[in-house]
Amino acid sequence: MNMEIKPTESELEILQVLWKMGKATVREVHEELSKTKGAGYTTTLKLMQIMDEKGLVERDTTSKTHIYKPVYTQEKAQESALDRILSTVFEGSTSDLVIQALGHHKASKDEIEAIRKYLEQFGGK
Amino acid sequence: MNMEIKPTESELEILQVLWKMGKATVREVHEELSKTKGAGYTTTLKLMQIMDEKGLVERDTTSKTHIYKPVYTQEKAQESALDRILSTVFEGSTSDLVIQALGHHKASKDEIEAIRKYLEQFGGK
DNA sequence: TTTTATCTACGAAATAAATCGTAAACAAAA
DNA sequence: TTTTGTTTACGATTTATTTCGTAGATAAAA
Repeated sequence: MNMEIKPTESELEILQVLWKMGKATVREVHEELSKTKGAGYTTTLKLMQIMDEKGLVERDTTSKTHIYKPVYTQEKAQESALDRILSTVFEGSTSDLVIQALGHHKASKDEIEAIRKYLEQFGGK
Repeated sequence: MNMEIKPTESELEILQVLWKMGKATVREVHEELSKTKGAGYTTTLKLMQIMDEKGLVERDTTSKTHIYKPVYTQEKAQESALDRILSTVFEGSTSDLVIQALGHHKASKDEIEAIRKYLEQFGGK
């Protein structure tokens, strides 16, 4: 069975930073979030502590300043997110989702090519 | 600018019913939800009233039993949902999203064909 | 060593979401 | 007409999420 990953809005913002950096301290994450958001340092701290309890991140507590890293890969989170919207708004139709994605969010020529290439592996001409 | 549609979990469940039925009473929606969920009637009622306030649904109150219908189409909600996960977990890459979708949620032969067909309109060989 | 800065822990407040109970209006049935 | 059932309105409670203040520990600087 496929573990369900369901970070909240704020948790996702933190995960985005962690995925990008690989691992980071609360300070580093908070610094990054500050660029686009106005929450205080202890807010970020608390959220990351909760994320640890929930098992969304792990932390190395050997030194005073803890080092956090994501437990789930971005890919896993992508899969979960796709699963969710597939069942909530796309009635399970992957092709609807794909076509909708291509239609509204114009992919670049390169992206289209990448997808075309990808499709070849499924055979057919 | 693109109106942001962000129904909560429960609101989405209700919208799913309304999209399917076109329009419906609280009773009808609740009946449908009961098949998979254990919330009481007044809970559904309250939620739908809130959705009306938020502008997610409209209702005809001419007769005692109100008739609700969705304000946004399922397509709009799909677009919104895609936008959201695109920016939160896919770093804006439509092709990543598409490939991930095709990879994990195996589309049927027909679906693949539909997508391939769709891609043709973008030219290329 | 004393001060200053930085960190974690933790409780509590503020906000949002979901749930339900009760009352009042109304309509249909008896 | 009286009773019964269904509906809306609305307040209250519960639970989840986000936010922050304060205290205590530790490290770095003076």
